[in-house]
Amino acid sequence: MRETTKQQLVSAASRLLDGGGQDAVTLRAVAEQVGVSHNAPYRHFSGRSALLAAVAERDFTLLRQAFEAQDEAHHDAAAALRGASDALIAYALDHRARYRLLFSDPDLVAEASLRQTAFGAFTAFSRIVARCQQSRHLPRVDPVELTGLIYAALHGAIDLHIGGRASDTKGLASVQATVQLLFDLLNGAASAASG
Amino acid sequence: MRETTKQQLVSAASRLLDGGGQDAVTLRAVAEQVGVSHNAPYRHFSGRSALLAAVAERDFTLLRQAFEAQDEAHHDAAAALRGASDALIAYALDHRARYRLLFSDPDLVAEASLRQTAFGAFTAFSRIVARCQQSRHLPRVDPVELTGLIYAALHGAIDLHIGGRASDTKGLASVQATVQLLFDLLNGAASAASG
DNA sequence: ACCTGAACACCGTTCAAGT
DNA sequence: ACCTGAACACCGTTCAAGT
Repeated sequence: MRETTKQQLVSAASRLLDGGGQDAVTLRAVAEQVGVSHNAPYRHFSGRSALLAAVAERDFTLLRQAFEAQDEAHHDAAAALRGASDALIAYALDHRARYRLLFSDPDLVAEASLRQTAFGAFTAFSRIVARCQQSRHLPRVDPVELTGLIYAALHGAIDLHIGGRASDTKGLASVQATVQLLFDLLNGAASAASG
Repeated sequence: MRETTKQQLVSAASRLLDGGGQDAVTLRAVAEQVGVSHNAPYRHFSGRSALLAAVAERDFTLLRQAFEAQDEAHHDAAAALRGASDALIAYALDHRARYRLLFSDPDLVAEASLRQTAFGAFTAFSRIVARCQQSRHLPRVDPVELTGLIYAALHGAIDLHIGGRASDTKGLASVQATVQLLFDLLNGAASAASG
């Protein structure tokens, strides 16, 4: 089973993102990698941004699957939360430009379909957070708002690292350490409320 | 007192960032706004990225001053923390492309001088966090790490909003609400530890 | 249905030259 | 010291045309 030209274009764009960041993803370079003329991509995508949106949609699906796998793999809710966080962090650090495209790029055109796929990943993550609330590892505030807060903190720590703005001197030695501190403190808040 | 050509270039770049985002900041447009030829900027900056770095450095200084002003204005440490957070949020939402340039753009070339100016803003913020720990509004963990966590969470919430990735359905109705939830929960953790 | 080649308007950057 | 005009290599996108 071969990839269609369209799939090859998405794969080539992902590869170029990993290799040289956003600037390396020119339609000309993508086309060359696939072995078609520099404007053949227009037969499959309305333009550069639509191609990047396809990259994002594929990766959001992979992330949702990774979150669901962690949810199912761990009987302990706190372990599932750590696993899902670590999966996101690993994806981000291994594919910085792609992470940025999914979670930060303001020029990403978010059609309804892409938005829904992104929301699917969020929802998978939120199920794990809800489990942690039930097992009293996390405080019992509004579960969606709590997931939003954790998602935002995770994203912030990751984005500062990717952008080269994290350092020991800012108390941001590693994404894991920052996230662990958050979980510990939230755990403390949960104990306070229930104790 | 007139602005020098160099200052005018920085101001024009800031204006263009506010008006049309990163893509609108072409050296040609900047030069046109100042009324010089399209390559006159090279007499003042080594290139486009150096001009953007100058924009960032100016704004980091403004942010540091805003944080210091909040620190001095409030006798109540918690109020100072809210004030500093609100100042950062207001700056971000009013100048989205500029906020992104300072806190997220991976292509920003961070010379030692810019890095130090950015660190100055962080330090001003950290003093307020430390005051909150002394008044037991925040838990007494490592103060730099706690500032890093709050900084990261603030950045994450802001960046998701600017990038159009925040919504009610993700528990991210407003940056303020997310940050307030974080402060409330941290406050709960502080009470738990001291009570 | 899918692809190609030429062309257009734009960009950052460089260079030789002017005052 | 500061600025200009021409030029270069690149880009996204469009269009007429081919199979």
